[in-house]
Amino acid sequence: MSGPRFQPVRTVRAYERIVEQIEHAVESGELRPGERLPSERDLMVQFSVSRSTVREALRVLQARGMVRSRPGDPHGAEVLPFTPAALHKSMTTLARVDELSLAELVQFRMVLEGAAYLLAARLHTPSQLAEMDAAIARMRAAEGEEEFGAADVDFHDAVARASGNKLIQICSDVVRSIVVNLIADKIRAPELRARSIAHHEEALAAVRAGDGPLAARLARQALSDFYSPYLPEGALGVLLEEAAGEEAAGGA
Amino acid sequence: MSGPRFQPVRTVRAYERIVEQIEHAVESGELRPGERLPSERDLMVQFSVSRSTVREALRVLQARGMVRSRPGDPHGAEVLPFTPAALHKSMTTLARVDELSLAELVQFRMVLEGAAYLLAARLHTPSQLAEMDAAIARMRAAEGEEEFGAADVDFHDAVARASGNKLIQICSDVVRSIVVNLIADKIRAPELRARSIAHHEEALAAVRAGDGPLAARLARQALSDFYSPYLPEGALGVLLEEAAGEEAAGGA
DNA sequence: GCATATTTGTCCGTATGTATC
DNA sequence: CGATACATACGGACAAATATG
Repeated sequence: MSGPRFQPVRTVRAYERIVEQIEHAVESGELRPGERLPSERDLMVQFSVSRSTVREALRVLQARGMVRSRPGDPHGAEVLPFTPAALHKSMTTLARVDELSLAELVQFRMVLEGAAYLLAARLHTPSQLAEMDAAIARMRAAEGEEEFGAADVDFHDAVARASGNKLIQICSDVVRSIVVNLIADKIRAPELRARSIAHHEEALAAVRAGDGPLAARLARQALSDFYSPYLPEGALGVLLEEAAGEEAAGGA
Repeated sequence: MSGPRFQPVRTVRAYERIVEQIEHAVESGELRPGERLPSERDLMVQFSVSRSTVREALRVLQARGMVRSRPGDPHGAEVLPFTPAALHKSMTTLARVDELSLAELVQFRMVLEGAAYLLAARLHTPSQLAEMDAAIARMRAAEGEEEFGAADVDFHDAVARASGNKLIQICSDVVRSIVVNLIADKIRAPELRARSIAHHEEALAAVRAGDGPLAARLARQALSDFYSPYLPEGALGVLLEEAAGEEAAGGA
């Protein structure tokens, strides 16, 4: 029947093998963030390739956010700590190619923030609660739109961190910034601030009381209220109703 | 007080400007997937840079999965349709650097699949239900581990597509493959198949009945049952309990 | 503060294997 | 099959930028 399944022989480029080796060194912890790579000339000797090939490999690694090289730096390229920049980049292009509608992004935010609140209500530490308090205070005291937005971001980041799940935290941050960038001009109306602050206080109270489901419901509702003017009719309704449905099912 | 806030002047590399221009052309739809870029020699004329610079730019674009170039291709580099490959790559490195624990990944799967089921129960089409039926049938008829796994993936992908949210679909796929790769050896025990099939049938019945909350609960429970042997005690409990808490709160 | 050496960024020319017509 | 054009890879070169003594 099926004989020995051979692997297709892909002709692997020289620069790719360099990328693989350096990438592996970083992922295995052999190269730690902050450490330096050898200079390009050293690398071309170690890999026995030309400098062009070394440079193409470095450009790929740089595009992935793993290293950074500056002209004239005698220490060689620097190994960077992981940042979700690459994740952010690929999600942004995914959204830009118009593969993603604003409704889908907001819906995803509702899912992520709901989960974050659910977890944060149970796992939060006192210092994280203090951070949320401080963020709300800064929202209240904010003068410019920028200041208000920054405090808002800090609040949500504190909640995401309190969830104890770095993936939720990173994805929430990425999706939020994408959504905000997409409709940055239209929103941030000062007349919405009071309502926004009130919402954050309610949600925080629910977190403090350990009522994750309530906090999640408030978050979904707030997102729906805020973004529905910019979305087609009923784009978010399903998630709201179904979340409510979860409760009804439990009551039965 | 605060004078005019100037932008820090970053010396932008030549290859970066090329990347920006081509990237913009793709994102704006000026260059569509399947179309070809000019040859490297044409590009070095159009941008008035050297060949090396053009190549470094192409390597970056290739790393982002936007183009593909083959030696000898007279048509030039091909513009690729968007694939979540870049997303997959960055999430994988995020997990590999051990920034992410297996518990966090599984937890994230619980969140995503729960949301997918919630939406799919309301938005599914008849053809998508048929796909899920077919996938379960193939799971039942599967002989090898590989076949079973492929059918399993197809089922979950059908659910994710039925959610109508491409971001949920893509992220679910990415996180699932990462988790599976992390513990590929240990699992897939044949004795678990019957139970797995039974679970899928239950979840599909819930979807067909339009009971999203039930389907979501089943999915979370199945993930917890399946992965808890490989996780520290109580790593997933919070999410299960809190999801149950959503119901209790609704009953009150 | 300054001069120097090193490194990166960029350019040019060339050779080689390959895909298409 | 042959001719052509292409990508891959090599090596040498110069200017700008940077760190070091």
